[in-house]
Amino acid sequence: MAGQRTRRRIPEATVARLPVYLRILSEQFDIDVTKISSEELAELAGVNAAKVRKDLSYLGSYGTRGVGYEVEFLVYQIRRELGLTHDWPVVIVGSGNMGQALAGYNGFGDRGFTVGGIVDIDAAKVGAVVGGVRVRHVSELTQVVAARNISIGVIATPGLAAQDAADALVAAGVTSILNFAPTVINVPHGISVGTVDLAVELQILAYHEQRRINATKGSSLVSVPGESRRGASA
Amino acid sequence: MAGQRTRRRIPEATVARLPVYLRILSEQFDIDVTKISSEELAELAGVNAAKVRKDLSYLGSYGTRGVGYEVEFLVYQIRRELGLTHDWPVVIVGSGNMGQALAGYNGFGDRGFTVGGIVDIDAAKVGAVVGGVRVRHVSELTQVVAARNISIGVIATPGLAAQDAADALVAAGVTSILNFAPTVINVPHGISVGTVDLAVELQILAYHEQRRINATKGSSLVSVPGESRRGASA
DNA sequence: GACGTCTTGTGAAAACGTGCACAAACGTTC
DNA sequence: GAACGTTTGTGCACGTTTTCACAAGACGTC
Repeated sequence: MAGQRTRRRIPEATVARLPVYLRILSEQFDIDVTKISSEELAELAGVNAAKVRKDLSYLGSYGTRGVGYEVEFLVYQIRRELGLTHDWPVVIVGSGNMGQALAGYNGFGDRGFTVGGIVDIDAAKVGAVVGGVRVRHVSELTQVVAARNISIGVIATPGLAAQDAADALVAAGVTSILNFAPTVINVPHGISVGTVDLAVELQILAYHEQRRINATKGSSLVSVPGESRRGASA
Repeated sequence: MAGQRTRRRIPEATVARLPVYLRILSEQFDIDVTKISSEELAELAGVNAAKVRKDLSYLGSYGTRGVGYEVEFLVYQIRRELGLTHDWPVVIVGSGNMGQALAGYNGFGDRGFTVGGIVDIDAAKVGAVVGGVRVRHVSELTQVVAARNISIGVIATPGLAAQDAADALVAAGVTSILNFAPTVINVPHGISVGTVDLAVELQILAYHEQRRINATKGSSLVSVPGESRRGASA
């Protein structure tokens, strides 16, 4: 069975960093940098050089010892691995502040994603043009998804409406959901869900902030939390 | 030194989950649920029950064997641990789509954070009222921060302006930064940074989506990516 | 007050992720 | 074509996180 070879599974932690490398490499390519070492890339990404090398090694041995990596080729390989060789249309549910911000987010289109549709449950909002796309009613979601063969949905509704939005997306045939609403949503087995909860991110920062204060107050060690999961500190 | 007892350090992975538990528990409390078992909480959070128990055990032994946890008490303890017993004012840099969405984000104020100020570099945008707060010029950042004793800043600028925004925030005295711009920012040692890059989140989903497609195509195992780092799948 | 059921709290094992350190490979220079 | 400086790719050890598995404690019942 399967001519498909036993694709080396890429660790989740690496998958989370590849997009960061990709963005940096694309930027470097734009300013005519053709070669880059793991050291340089690590510096720009705010991570350890060994980590960069190990991460890239999951894609294959695409570097040249004593030289580094060819930027353009690496961009291609990462895009390939992430499945960004073609554009992914996404559908946004909710045309409020958040939906508008997402639709208007530049650095969205130029990174493999296009807004393939935006829907709202509020009839009053239907017809407005947001980020170049006309808002349609949520009842048309299935058609919107089918028309452009969309597999990724973004939930930008208030928390209370999030589960309904998720159900509607799943019913419409979407298989990956990015949820910006502050609610855990339940989906059938096999659907991928990513959550971005602004308050959660702030609360993590608040924790470090509070520790810092406590540490200072209680004299002795000054605590250097450094960074949270993603993103650099330096 | 330090009367402050050797505060049990809470693992970073746990800190990232506590806000999720907190939100769920608050919701449960609102609908008059007074007791909850690790099993139930785990179900709602989309994680393993043992993980919930271990996470909660870092706060202390606040459960009752054979019974479960008292919701209200747990809410209090988590808030306490995260430093949410008082409100945190945050300052937002950038009053574009993203800044407006953040300022208007409900489920922000009711979870311990208030918009203590919003600034923009564009004089044309100064004076507008966003989310109930008047936009001020970035040159006034230091005053804004000092006036309300703000320690958390949010960057909602385009990518190119993000580093300048970060520098300005640090100069103004902010010690924690949440960065929504698609750029890695460099900050002095001791400043905490959290990053939320929308395109990165989508690219992670795209990866899973693509794997799913490949797996189906190559027959055999159907692959169940399940979930990405945070958030449930079920 | 002994028994059974339930659920926590936590050691210990397994899985995962990170970073060091170094051999292997490449390009360049003489 | 040998010697040298550079940078990759990766084995290994370490730290962190997850999961299992079970003793200990709480409650209700008879």
